[in-house]
Amino acid sequence: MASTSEPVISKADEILMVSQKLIQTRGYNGFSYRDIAALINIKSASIHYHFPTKGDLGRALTAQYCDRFDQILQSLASRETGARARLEGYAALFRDTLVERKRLCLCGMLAGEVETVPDEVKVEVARFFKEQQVWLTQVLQAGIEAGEVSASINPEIWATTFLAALEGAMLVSRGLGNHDHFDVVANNLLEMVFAEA
Amino acid sequence: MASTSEPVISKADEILMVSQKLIQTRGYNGFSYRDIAALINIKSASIHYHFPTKGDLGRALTAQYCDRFDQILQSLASRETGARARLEGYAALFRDTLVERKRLCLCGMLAGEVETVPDEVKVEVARFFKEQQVWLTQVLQAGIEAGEVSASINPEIWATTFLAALEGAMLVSRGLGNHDHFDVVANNLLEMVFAEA
DNA sequence: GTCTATAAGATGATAGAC
DNA sequence: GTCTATCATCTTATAGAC
Repeated sequence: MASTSEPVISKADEILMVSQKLIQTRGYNGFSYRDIAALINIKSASIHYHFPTKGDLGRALTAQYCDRFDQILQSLASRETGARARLEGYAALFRDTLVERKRLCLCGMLAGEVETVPDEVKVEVARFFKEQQVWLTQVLQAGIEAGEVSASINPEIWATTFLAALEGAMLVSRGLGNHDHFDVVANNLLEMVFAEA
Repeated sequence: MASTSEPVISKADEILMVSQKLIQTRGYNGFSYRDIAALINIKSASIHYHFPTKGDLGRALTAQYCDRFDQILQSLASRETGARARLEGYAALFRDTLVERKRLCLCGMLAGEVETVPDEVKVEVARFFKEQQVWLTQVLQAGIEAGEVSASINPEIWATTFLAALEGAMLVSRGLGNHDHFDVVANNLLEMVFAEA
């Protein structure tokens, strides 16, 4: 059985892929099953076979996003051993989403719309932010112990600040239509964290 | 003519008021003319008399929001002469919106949805962020000249950072359902700006 | 100014054929 | 699994009576 050529990507995955893009650019209330259908050569009714309700789709998508982000952070932390490289890599993830892919953070967008989103989705959004907080805190703590990060900063407080500033920088950059804004914030934060104490 | 009792607030203003609340909590795509109608004892069709299209309503609302915010900042700057009091007052504006009124910044929300929003609204959103940037830069610059803000900070860069961090802190706090998050970020930023150089 | 009535289209979702 | 057909409902918006 040489090449029975399975599709590289399943229809369900295709749906998830374009839904993610749609939410990151238009928001949870800014797209419909018909928008998805128009992008992947399927009828909107067929999407209900894979994801019966929009809530199901949202939950699956957000959970997948969290899991994948977690994997990326794990791999980033094992690839880079220094706090500077880790935090620069972290900021670059957000920068890539904003500048290269012209999107917001999925959970940043959903956080704004949190009151209109099914409960299952809310839970995943909160999980995302908690995981970012934990990862950043660990990186900063390790950086302090290695003498790389100034010992005067509180890792938890700066993890919180770093995350908030990057999420906000994406938002403001988008509102201004100017992506330089993001780099200014990211670079300034990195400078603060690595300032000699 | 003792008391011909004009209504304290016009119907158009009432519409603007509840629309602002709806956008700040649910987003531009998360509410309808019927939602407004249900909140102010009017029929949805009547709203079109005051604001023919949703775009008209959005534009009027965002413009009013920008203007009012500008007035508040002007009054804050004339009431408080010190950079510390001014920036604390500024952060308190965002805190009040998030914690007391359970809302996001109107333009923060609209920035997320920017691709689904009429062009007239986009323009106002960009204006809002530019005005924040200008005000914060001036406050920081004056603070440096008064020797109150550490001379080592760049006013423009920190204005950008301050704004992004507060907007992001509102977003993340909301996603986490935990408002302490916001205070951590706001206090940390203030500490950085006023650290002895 | 506000109402009722209604249009024209979008939305999430289901039933049943293939 | 995907289709066509259809649904009930919601959406923005207009026309015309009061």
